[in-house]
Amino acid sequence: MTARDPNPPSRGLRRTKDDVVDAALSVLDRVGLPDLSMRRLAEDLGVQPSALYWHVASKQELLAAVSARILAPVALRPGDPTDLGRAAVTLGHRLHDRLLAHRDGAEVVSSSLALGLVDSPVHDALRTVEDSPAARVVADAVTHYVVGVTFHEQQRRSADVWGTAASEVSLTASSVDSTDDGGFAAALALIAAGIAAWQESVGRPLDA
Amino acid sequence: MTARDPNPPSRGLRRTKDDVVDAALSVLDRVGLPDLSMRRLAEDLGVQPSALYWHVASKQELLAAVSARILAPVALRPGDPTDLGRAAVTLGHRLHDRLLAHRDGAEVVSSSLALGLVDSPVHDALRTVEDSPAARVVADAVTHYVVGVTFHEQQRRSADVWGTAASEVSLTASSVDSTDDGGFAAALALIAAGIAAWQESVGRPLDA
DNA sequence: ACCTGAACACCGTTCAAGT
DNA sequence: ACCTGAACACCGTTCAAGT
Repeated sequence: MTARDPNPPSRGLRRTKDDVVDAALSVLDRVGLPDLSMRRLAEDLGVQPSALYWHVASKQELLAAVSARILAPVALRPGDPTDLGRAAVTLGHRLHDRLLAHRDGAEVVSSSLALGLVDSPVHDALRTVEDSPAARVVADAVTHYVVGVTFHEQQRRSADVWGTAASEVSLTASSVDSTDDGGFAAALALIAAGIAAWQESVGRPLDA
Repeated sequence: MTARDPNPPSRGLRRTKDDVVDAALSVLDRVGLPDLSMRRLAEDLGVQPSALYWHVASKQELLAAVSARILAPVALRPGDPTDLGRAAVTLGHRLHDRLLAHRDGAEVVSSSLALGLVDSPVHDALRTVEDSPAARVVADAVTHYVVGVTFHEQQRRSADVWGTAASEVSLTASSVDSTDDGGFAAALALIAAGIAAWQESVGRPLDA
């Protein structure tokens, strides 16, 4: 059901909640978060603004659904590393790519995450490799670092990069920005190094 | 009407930009970010909304000035650790404290930081202990982790306040969630451990 | 089940004009 | 230099009523 018809949902027909989320993501990519209003979205769907509130309880709930859609592909797949450190780094890069795949993606996800309306996919995925307090700490560190730095990154380049083509480029995103990413990869490596050092001294608190 | 703060800007007198920032911080603490509007702030200052735009170019610029005020005490002081790892942890805790010192502090700072309208005080302070690419990476990791986790923390806190408002138990809030901070200190320790491990292998990339 | 029409209670910002 | 008055172009959300 993720493979949706990218074409207009037929002017005169009824919409599903999924259609509304689709449209919201598409409006987001075209006009950005500051211009994504319920009224603009309704116009795009050929519907009155009030109609949206049949499908969704509030704008924030809608943005949470959009966030969930953005984050869905961030998971561990067969063949991925199975140790905590390298799994965390893999997920960090995957999260980064996904946030960059949509205009203002990091900002949308940041607030949904803070409001607790969506869960960190890094958290969920790392739990399957190791269900421990340490894994939760690592998941938090990776999630908040990646979301924070991507938010900052995305504001800086909001004007020029997002001129026209938007929603089709999820695959090229990682190669595009890998030129600028020395600091990003380094920070994930830093966290991975922390995990290794920590695991060598299990039980002893590293904070003095 | 409104009980005025320590320094009453005197009903009939002119205001300075500093007065406006003071008032904004005070309104923020009283009503929270969602209800901090230019109109609400103007009312508090006994002035028309349009008057604010003589002191400030936009609401975002004002929030950046508020952020700078919140972050001002986050710095290294005499007697603080002078090695990168322990200085970073010290600054992380100090940043955490400052964000928690004002209602919705993390959210205000998060967006000012992302918009590039204010600089991370961790970045500035760590530069004085070691001006290197590694120090910049560490500053970013600490800043984004602390801001992200505190944002999340602060939302949960206000949700809890709403939840327990009916039972009128107000004093327990701060003691309840200060017990929950093991993960926070642990994550800073993780980053510190990463720094130590990294420094033992300078030049060798830790990311594989 | 899904949507319209109309309203309510707001926003940030601009700008000529006042003092 | 600092502020008023009035407007402009918007918001999110609710709700009775229609189909």
